[in-house]
Amino acid sequence: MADSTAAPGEPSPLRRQPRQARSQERVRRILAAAEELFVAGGVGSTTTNAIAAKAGVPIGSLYQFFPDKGAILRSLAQLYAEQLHELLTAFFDRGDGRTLSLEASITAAVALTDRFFRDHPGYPAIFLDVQSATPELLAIEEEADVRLINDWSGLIVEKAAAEGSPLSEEEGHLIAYVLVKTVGHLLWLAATQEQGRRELLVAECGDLAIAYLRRRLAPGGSPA
Amino acid sequence: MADSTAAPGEPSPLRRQPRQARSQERVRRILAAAEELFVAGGVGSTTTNAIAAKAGVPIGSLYQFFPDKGAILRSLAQLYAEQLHELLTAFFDRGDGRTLSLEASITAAVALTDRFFRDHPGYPAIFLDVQSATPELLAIEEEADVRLINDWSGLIVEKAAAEGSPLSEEEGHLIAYVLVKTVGHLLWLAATQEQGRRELLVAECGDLAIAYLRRRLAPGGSPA
Amino acid sequence: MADSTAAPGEPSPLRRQPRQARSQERVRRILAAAEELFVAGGVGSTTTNAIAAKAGVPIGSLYQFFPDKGAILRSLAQLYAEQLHELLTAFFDRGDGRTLSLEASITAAVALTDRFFRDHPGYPAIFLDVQSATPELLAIEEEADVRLINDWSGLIVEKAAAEGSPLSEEEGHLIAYVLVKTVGHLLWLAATQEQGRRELLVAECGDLAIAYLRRRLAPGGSPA
Amino acid sequence: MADSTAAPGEPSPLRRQPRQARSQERVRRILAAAEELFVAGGVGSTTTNAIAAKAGVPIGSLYQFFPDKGAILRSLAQLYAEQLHELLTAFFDRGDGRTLSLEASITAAVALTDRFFRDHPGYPAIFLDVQSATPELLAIEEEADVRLINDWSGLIVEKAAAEGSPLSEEEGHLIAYVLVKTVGHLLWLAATQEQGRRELLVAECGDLAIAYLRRRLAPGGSPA
DNA sequence: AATGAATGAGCGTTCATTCAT
DNA sequence: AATGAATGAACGCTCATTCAT
Repeated sequence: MADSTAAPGEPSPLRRQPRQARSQERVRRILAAAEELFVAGGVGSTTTNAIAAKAGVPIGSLYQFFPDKGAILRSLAQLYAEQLHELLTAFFDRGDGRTLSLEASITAAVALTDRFFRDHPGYPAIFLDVQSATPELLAIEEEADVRLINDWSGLIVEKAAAEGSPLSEEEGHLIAYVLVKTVGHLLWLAATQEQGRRELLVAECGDLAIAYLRRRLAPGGSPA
Repeated sequence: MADSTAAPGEPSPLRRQPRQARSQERVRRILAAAEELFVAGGVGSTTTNAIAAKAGVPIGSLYQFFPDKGAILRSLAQLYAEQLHELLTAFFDRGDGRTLSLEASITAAVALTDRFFRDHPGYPAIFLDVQSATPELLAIEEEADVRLINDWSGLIVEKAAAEGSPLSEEEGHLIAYVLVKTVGHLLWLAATQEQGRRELLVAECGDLAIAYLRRRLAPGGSPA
Repeated sequence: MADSTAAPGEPSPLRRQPRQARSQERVRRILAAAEELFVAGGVGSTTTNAIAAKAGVPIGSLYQFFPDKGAILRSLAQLYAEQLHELLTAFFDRGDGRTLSLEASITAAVALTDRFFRDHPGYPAIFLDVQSATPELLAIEEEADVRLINDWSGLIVEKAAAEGSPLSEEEGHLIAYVLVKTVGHLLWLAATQEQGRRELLVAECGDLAIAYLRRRLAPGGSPA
Repeated sequence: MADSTAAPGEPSPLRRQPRQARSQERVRRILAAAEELFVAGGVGSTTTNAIAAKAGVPIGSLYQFFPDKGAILRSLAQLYAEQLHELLTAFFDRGDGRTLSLEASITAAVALTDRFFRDHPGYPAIFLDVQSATPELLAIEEEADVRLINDWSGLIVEKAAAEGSPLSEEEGHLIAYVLVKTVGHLLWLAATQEQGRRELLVAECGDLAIAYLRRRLAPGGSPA
């Protein structure tokens, strides 16, 4: 549904849309190199020359695709956001996803996100980094969150309705916001811990999400 | 109990203990300036000269108190950790704190933390920053967390026992870990939003914590 | 035999071998500027920015060739050492050099060294400088001395044998050590004086060397 | 004959003549500390604060005696020059010194100088340091040398006359210049080597001086 | 279009020297 | 006179970005 770098119509941080196969391959390699270096040493201490060198791409060429260092960050951010959105959408919209109980849905979504963090360690390295939080990056993060929250919100409202405890869209959004942020943070923390501890935290994370949701769906659970 | 820069006996990151009033004032101003700049632009892009300039202190004087840039960060970190710990300890140990219900206690602790974040926006800017995570800073963060988790853990275990649903110390710690991290992150997010939204999120945060705790205290709530 | 910057196979202190004509020219200019400033103001008080400015090269370019300030010093040192060695070797090994008397050989070697010092005032400024004696520079100096001493030692032992007063290799080395150091120092001093005085000192230097050698070659001249 | 810091009538680098016992003691300690640090780390990398700290004297007090860092160097230089001069004068003028043979005199003077270098490692560290060679220091060195050369020159001319090979004063000065510089440099080199090697070099140094002198005193030994 | 050598503003930090106390 | 905290110009060096080839 989305292309690999940005949704159509969105302003791309890329200077030039790589049309040729070699250029696309170069952009891919630059982003891969950047991710690795950002994760290893932080965004601040990763130099553009190091990224180019690791990608096997001349520094001059890097600047043909990316106007500045921040553009690489933003490109990665958009890519990640798109991918996680894809992953969750694919699950939520899948035929069997729709028939699962609320509990099972939440657990599955948590597991999916956990897996995504495992495969894309750059995601939290970028989004949870206060240092590199330029307004532009924050906008991308915001946008990514909006999509994620919409994904979760849709799921929640649907399940709630199915259970006879209908939620307003507003309430659904608030709850989804809290869950997306909470689950995201907890799973990121879990991702850096040893396997046993990690699994424990993933389970707790599911529990937390379910407990919160159940409380909010219960009669009189609304705070207002 | 703690003085304004470090608990007695702890290794201070300061080069020289400011004994005179003017020096103490300078250290305070340096830390305040650093906090502001760290919050505004991240740790990585804040220069020592900018900190000194904002503090109205010559750069040479800054280096009389702090051996290097990292020391300023570490000093802030220790200061914050100490203060939040103090705040919670004071509440948890207070006579009336012990008689509150679990729900009221959690709500109060959340409100206290929220207030702290409002007053000290540098706290999350430092502790939630992936970039500037030197081993030394991580150790301070770890230590701060341990204290915080102990604070919460003590509260939880006590309240659980009082309600006839005793928790093992291990379980108490795990729950406290999840709560400290979750509540911390959510309140930090809330802190940057407009007042109405913020209050909404603080309320949700309390709900989340209570729901999770209640679920874990319920018979059969243990995941093991 | 040696190229203008380093003998092949030796570890070069250069960061990047300048392959293009312009780059080689830049390195040359940097070294020339450094030599001039080292001679004028000492190594310690010569700044890298001053070297770059005098060489008409941006500071960044200087650091493309030399990893740090010391590398400039080491590069000069190796260059000088190589050049002086070449000069003496060329003389000692030349057909007519082998047929000269001991007196004539010494006189010629002294004259050669005197000329070298005139052309390269940086040589003594670097090698006779106690301050900038890093272990690495001392190693280069040591190596340069070893070559020089070998050069002289070979000459001395050969001439001594030809005259029927054979010297052990050990004795040859000791004598060469004394001569290399003495002649080097005296000629360096001479190099900074006015022409008439200078010629006087060069002559005395030859006398000194010859007198010492003759005494050591005489029967019963050995101190042991 | 000379006082401990400067000959009367000479401009002293000291800001204030220390009249009180405590002040004199302080100056002594500053110079001793400076010597130690200069020898250990070079003049350039020794800080005035370090000197004051090592001397146990407040930095402000140091600047009451010495107008700047160079003044400490100059003070040490004058002190050394004076002391070495004293040492040699005492020997040359002593009754028994006058009856020694030329060979024995030279050998004794070399031994005396060697001992002085051993006891005052700062002497060569300062005088043979190209780095710190300010015009002012060079003047002091020049002056010290003039005295030393006069000392040697007197000895040489006297012994030569006693042996029936009179030297002009000019010749005496030239020879003394060569000897002072040569012997000084060689003994300084010797001073940093292990004991056996050092004794060997001291002996060679004596040989060198005697050989040179004998050659110059021999009939037809004059280069003119 | 592609390259990578070239650029220089700006970084963290030092230390000779001063001057309020 | 004595002190040592205060000062800020200047250091060595980096790296995002450009532009001649």
